[in-house]
Amino acid sequence: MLRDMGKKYKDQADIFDVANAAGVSTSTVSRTFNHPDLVRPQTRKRIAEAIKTTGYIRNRAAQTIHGRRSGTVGFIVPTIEHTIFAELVHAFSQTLEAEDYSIILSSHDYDLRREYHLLRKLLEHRVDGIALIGQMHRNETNQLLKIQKIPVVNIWNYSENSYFDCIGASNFEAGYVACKHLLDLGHEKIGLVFPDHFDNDRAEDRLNGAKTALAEAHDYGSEQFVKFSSYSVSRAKLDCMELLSQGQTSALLCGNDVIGRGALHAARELGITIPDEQSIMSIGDFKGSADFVPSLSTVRIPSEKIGRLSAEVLLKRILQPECAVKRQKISLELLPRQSTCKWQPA
Amino acid sequence: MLRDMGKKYKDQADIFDVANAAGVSTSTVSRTFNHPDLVRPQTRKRIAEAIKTTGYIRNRAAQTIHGRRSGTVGFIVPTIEHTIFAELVHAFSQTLEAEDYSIILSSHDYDLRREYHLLRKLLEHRVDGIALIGQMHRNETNQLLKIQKIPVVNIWNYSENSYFDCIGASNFEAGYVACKHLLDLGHEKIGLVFPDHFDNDRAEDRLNGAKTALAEAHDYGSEQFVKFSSYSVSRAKLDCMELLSQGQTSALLCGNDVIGRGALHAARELGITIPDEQSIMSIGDFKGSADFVPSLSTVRIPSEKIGRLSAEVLLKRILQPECAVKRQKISLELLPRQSTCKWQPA
DNA sequence: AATAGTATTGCAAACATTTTCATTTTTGGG
DNA sequence: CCCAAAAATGAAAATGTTTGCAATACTATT
Repeated sequence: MLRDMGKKYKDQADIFDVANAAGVSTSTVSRTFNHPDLVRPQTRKRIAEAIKTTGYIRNRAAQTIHGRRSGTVGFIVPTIEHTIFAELVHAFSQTLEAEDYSIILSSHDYDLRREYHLLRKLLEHRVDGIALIGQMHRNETNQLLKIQKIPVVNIWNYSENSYFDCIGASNFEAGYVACKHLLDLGHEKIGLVFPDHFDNDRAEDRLNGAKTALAEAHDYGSEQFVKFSSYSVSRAKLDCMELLSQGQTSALLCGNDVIGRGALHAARELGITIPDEQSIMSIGDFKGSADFVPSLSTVRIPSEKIGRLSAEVLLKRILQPECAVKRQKISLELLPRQSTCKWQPA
Repeated sequence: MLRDMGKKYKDQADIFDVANAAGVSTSTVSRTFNHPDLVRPQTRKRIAEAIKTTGYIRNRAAQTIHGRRSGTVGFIVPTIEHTIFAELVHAFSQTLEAEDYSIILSSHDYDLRREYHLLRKLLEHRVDGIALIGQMHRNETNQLLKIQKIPVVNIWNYSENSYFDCIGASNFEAGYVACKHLLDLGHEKIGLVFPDHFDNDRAEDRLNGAKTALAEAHDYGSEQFVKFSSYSVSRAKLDCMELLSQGQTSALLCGNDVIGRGALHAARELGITIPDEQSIMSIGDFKGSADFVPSLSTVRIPSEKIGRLSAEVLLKRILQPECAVKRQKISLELLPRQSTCKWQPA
């Protein structure tokens, strides 16, 4: 069937143009894309040429509207500015791009109200799946996700009774292990430097883990040494300098590697020798932390692995929405490096 | 008009459901979204309620198909894993998200063939605009962009005769200025450590700038001190250690701050005092470089500004495709910090 | 109260695809 | 060379919106 020619100048070739050029119907063109085995190889070739000459590019929107998958996945992270999620996002994207998905990435800057709005926008685009960081979300966010029955994966923070699929480590454990490491080395006065964000269950869990380890070791609370800092090396450095120069601690436990790096800089700035005068322990193991001199002791949270696995799980759920909830607890690795050592009181 | 009820169970409310619930036609519902002033406030309120009770979420795909904008913008970067583009992407996204756009982010890992394929996928999604890093792209990529007549902004590398809008700094100049700084300090034997990627005009320009400065200063070429490294602190550290331990140089010029940091680590590892024994100069000024001790001397390329401006320019072009090509050369800032100093031969 | 004008709403076509079902073409065995 | 079965193709309906145009409902004059 020839297409109605009474229309205005068209800039974008559509499936009709291809069909005309190849001398077939639109059905056949569509089929070459979606069920190539149902089309004679000869015809397929003619169509392929027609596609070339017309410069046709499929319209995902039209497919989506018909009920097909959109081929997009939404990923909402707290931030892309700092190193924290870079490796994770990278691994996640690579895995999904290999399957021809596109990622709509948005960040809410640790504001869970914005997270809700970003989610709504993603749903408007009819993404095939959603990836979120952490287990802590607003009620309306969770409501919306449940009602929509859209594939969701909760990344980063493991929880054994999560409603959605969930791939992550135990941040409580991470905090515990990191702190235990310092305690095992004989440190007693440990300064805790943690991010000050409220909408952040990861940091909270880590801090609780650390406090638990402390409580197990000593009777007295160690609240007096907790300092809140932020996701910026500069701020962290300043905050650590303040804490270090008070001289009350023999070790610093940092909520993440950004803060850990700030602490290393701070010590250097103050002329404090690491680890002899002060140990510095961190959580995360971002790329590059091992290269500092002294290298940063930390608890490794394998973000690439988490990113890859999350993508795979999300993919599976997209293809098979009804299967049982998948949860995977990714194990941590204590990495004692040069920035920590036994505490020997002078 | 009531909708045909003979249909299967629907999971997603559509505009018909809203229209039914509010007792109006779909046109009116659509209009409350797109031209609210054409709808009686009273009706608008009824519709708003209907939207709530039905849990309706607009379908962007259907809008897109009709000819409306998709509300998405494609951003193709070489990498998101390393710090290089994090600040840029962040600023770009924030600016566009504020205007209710969603960003489809993809990375090609310095493989321009992949860039082409990613671009095609973005076009399938009918993004309203495209942002690309650098001026160097495959022919087919440029062809496709021109034919599609889609708004494009070229980010990062300024070029005075770019075909598309273009916001960036001169990387040649950056290399020149950085190298000149070392020369002005009296350094003669300068080791150049640059990324080894081929598909990367930014790095190439920087290296050429540096070489030009060298050529102006001395007759002899300084090729013998060029070392190629990569976008990873670890690799860069090792490469710099190799170069430094040869002891032929009095200063290192690093192609970017990632390498610069690697160099600082390398020197520390080898017990080489910075800047007394060796100066280290870099290009980029990523967040955190100023916090190192000694702080990293570098040439600032204001990535946040570039990201914001690019987004704004792209936005303008989306709204007004026919306006003249916009180009803006972002100026650099030489930031001499602690890692460089005058060279005094022993 | 009638009228003109304006504000509001509805109808139906259009957008670019996919898919079901029907029809046509091809194939292979007698 | 014919016929049944299988393979390939096409026609048309369906997807969820937006919008031009037509119809209807108000409002403010006289």
